Amino acid sequence: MTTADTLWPRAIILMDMNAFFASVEQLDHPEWQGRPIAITNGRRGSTIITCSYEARAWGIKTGMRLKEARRYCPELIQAPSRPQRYVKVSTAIMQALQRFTPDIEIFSVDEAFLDITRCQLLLGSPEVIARQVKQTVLQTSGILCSVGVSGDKTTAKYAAKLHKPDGLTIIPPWEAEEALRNAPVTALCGINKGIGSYLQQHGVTYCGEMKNIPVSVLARRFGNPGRRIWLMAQGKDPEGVITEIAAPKSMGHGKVIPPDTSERSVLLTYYRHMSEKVGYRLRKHHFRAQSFYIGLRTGQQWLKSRARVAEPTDDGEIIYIQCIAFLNHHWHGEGCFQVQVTALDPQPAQQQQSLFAVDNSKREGVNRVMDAINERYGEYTLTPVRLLERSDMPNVIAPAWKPNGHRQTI
DNA sequence: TCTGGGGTCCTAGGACCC
DNA sequence: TCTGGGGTCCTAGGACCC
Repeated sequence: MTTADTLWPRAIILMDMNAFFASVEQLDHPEWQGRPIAITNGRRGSTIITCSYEARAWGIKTGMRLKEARRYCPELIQAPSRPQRYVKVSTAIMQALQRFTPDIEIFSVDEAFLDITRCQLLLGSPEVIARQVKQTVLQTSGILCSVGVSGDKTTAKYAAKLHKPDGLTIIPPWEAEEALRNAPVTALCGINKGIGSYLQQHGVTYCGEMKNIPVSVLARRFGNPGRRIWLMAQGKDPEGVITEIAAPKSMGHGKVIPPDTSERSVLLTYYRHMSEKVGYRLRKHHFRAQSFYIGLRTGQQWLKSRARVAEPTDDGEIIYIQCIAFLNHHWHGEGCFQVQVTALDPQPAQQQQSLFAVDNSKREGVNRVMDAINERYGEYTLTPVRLLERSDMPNVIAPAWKPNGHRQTI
């Protein structure tokens, strides 16, 4: 059998953009092409979010400190992230891919699964389609991608990683089990250190060894995901491409703050900032929440609580008041390292919320105007006084972002 | 190791209701 | 053969993804 003249029972493509953020920066700054660049969270970010292939050649990796990276590669270029720009490029790519099939799962800002099972007669073999996908991405964005093709999601994703950048790796479904046989189980998407070490204790290091243990063992320990993992290792991942965009379960923002911060006013400023960001995102997507998670990391552990407000809100001010109460009750002056504010179980906003709608309407109006002005002129054009002195705070970056979905985080 | 910031799913255990 | 209260909500914690 050849890949060219055989209809696959199921055909799935995984498209993965190469060093996506760094590639966009190199595209927009031609003088950076072929050079080692590192993306950081704003000009002052000290941790590398991602970096170009040229930088990786020097041993630079995601998560490394900029300072350390410069020791490996003194001419490393720092590029502050521009999330809106990445979103724009990503959206264009994802839209272009819809031309192949509506059965597309946007897995992250730079990855998508395409179920092309039903396209084979119309568009050609999986290989032909995969080449067109690569071509389309390049024409749409000017950026290269790697593509993996197989009969299931996990093998397709594994395949895409084999040849980077600009790779095209095809593993026909009937060859998947053999292709995975000598791959460590932790090379599969969904198996990390936790499950990996459990498997190792049971004598399973490579995918080919998975059959040595009964699926019931994994089912008992990990439930349904356990059953899936057992099949995944044999090139038989049953999960389909998920096309529906699920409603969000939470919307949150957090920030690592200067180490050992113990000044109340500084903590309040960060909480105000996070509260405003959460409120803004709720409003933007027409959600409200009644429960909020508020967290504060002190050394190793988190102080945390759940705050429930009288009725669903999308107002940063109300969220912030919960943060103040949280600090009063749970914080006793310890040095802090990180703050977190998350709206839980956001619900679609109704027209009239309650008897207090009249009171709320004034704040709603203020928020509406503030949002409009900030969208037009920039994030901190209008802002609570407490945030004025921090108007250099970078916008957060969020690779989990999904175009057209609720997981838009900026 | 932590570092940056955004999420999801699953399980276990307790409270509470019928 | 023996066992058996079931269902729902909430929270905490673990594991995973980009």
